[in-house]
Amino acid sequence: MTEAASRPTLEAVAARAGVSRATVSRVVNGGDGVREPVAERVRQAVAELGYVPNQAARSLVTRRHDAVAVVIAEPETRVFADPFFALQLRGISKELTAHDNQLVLLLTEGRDDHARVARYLAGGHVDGALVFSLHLDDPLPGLIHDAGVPTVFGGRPGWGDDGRTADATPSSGHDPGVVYVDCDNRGGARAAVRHLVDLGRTRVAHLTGALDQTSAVDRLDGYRDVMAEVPGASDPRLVVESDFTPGGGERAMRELLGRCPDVDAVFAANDLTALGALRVLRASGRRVPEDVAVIGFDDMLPVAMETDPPLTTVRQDIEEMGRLMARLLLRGLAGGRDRTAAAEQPPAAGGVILPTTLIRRASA
Amino acid sequence: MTEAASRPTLEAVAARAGVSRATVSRVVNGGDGVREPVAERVRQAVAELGYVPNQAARSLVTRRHDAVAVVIAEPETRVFADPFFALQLRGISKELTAHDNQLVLLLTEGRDDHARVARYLAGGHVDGALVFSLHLDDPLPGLIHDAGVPTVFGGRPGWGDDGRTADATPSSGHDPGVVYVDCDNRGGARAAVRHLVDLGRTRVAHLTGALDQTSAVDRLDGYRDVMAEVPGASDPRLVVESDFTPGGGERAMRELLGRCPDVDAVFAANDLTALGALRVLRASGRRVPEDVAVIGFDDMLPVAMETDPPLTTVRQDIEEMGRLMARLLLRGLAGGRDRTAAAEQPPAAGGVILPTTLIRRASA
DNA sequence: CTGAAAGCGCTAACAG
DNA sequence: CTGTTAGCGCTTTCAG
Repeated sequence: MTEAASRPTLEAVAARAGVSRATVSRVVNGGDGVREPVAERVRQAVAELGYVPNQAARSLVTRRHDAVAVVIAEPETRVFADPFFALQLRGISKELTAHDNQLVLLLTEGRDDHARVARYLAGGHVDGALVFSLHLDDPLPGLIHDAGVPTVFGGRPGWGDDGRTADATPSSGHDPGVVYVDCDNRGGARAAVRHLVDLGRTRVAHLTGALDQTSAVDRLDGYRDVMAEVPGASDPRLVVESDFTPGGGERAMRELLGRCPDVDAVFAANDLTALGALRVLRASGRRVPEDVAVIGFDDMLPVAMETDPPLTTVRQDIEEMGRLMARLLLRGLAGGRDRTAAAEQPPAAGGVILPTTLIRRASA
Repeated sequence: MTEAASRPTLEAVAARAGVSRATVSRVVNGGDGVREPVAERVRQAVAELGYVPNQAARSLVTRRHDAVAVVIAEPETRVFADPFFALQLRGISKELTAHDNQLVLLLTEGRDDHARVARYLAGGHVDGALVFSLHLDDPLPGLIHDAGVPTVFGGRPGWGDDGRTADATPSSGHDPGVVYVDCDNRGGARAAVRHLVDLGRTRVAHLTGALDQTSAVDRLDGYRDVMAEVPGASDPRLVVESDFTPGGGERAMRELLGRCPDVDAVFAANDLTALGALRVLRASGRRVPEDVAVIGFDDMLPVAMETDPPLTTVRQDIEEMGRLMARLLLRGLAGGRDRTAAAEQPPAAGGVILPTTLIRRASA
């Protein structure tokens, strides 16, 4: 019952099996080069004693931890307001678990926390980090880079975009070899807008996301790509800045209706924004999709399926993004194990863009 | 730049400051009993070398990790469908961070994972665990108990309720000294139903949550408490089993309307269920609250505020629950440090119930 | 194929 | 107050 007293050590197992510690260690770690009968005896002892290796001792010598940090930086309170991160976390967790790695969650609550996170990462507690860099001006990427921890970003990091830089610290030079996973925001947006155009809509508007996030910028770019192709379609008044929230969607839609009462299609930066827009549209007496067609982005089932009418939207596989991030990091880590002097180099370098699909429902 | 080569050790700092390792250790850990000038010199050296203590080495000797596991067991995919866990996590993270503890997230994906989690916990990687035990028949609580790790549960564990037991393994005897944090589900439900009764409603129905979770059972009990007090109010047909989801709410509401077309008030087990009910009610041509008053539970802002009409609901402070769980665990851990032979005893023993408040909006 | 020995970096008595 | 001395439990050469 309460044998929690003190867990058995390698020594104990060795004694019981009548072998040396080294042999037990070998068996426990894959058992290469140990004759079967001996190995069996060791396994026996391990089972009987309920031996579990002490990670601290192991890490001390191997300098590995089989642990990965997941950093979610979000000043705003609404971080988890949508299931987005939760889904990514699931994906990450699955992949990590499959490779016997632990997930250490680091939530940041504003600037002060950045130092803490940087210190933790620099402290070498984990083998690598998965970072969700949400805002263009976030200093975190720079700090993490300085910490020298192999990292994979979730979503294209914002710096280097247009001359913008996270900060001016000399040491935070952003190397080009950044690894990140993102979905094809621009392509998805293009598909959505093109669909709207193909529907014969001539006044296609866009309610943007928070433009300090690359996903919002990329979706806006995708919208512009298509609008530029259609003669006479572009009209700056058709673009209203919003913030990825339902409330923001309402405000933006109201604004849009004021500016362009003749709008006949709306591409919202995400489903939540579309939700808000839908409400305002309904309140204004417009029918969807007859009078105004609406398309969202993300395909968050609980939202998209439940709107009235059900939302046509651009689907991205969020859980898969998480899984992929973890896979890339782990792969890089495995590669780095062949300590090529400059060990711990980043995973693979480059971005991986996952495809998106247009899901047609009733709203467009 | 790339000084990631190999981090400086205590030894290095000691050499640089011209003192012994022990002294550096003292300064790094609070610096008691070190003369100021010396301490200053050490801090200097630490800063110059960018020294960060090696946790593995420290844990090896202190047998502490300053890390806590958060176990979220959820077979269903919809774990994160609602912001519930996310909020608790935030609360936990904040409290843990304030006490310099790390959060190791363990997500389980079905029965196979239980063994993994149990092994991890038993492996002594963390100082304690915060466990969300969602289902009455979950074997996890038993396994965790066996692992002998100080634990605080989120939500009242289901076993011991009514003779039900998690499993029959002899070693999984559920000690009564379980520590958990929950909100006053029963009291909150009572307040809601009483409010409905006070409004003059005579046919008050209840759409339950998933009854394999104690929160759902407790809310049902609260409903019954009040109904039993009102002569002639009880009617078994007024209770329809549902599952905490919008879809379930819809189904249940339809069922209810079929059974009791004269229903004039509905207490839904949570906001999501209420959301579904609202939709069916509207579709059936009933006005809310004129014809049927509706009350939810949770006060998930993104849901409750956005329904039509805005939802009257029972609020619980989810983030605070998380924070409290962490605080209780940490306190217990601190207490256990005075190794009273049977060290590592559970935190405080007993449940802490957080209050709920009825938030009146337009739906009732 | 197996054992002996040497630490990994740190803390914790115990001296001085 | 500060330094010395032992390990914590494990992996890993290096012999045998």
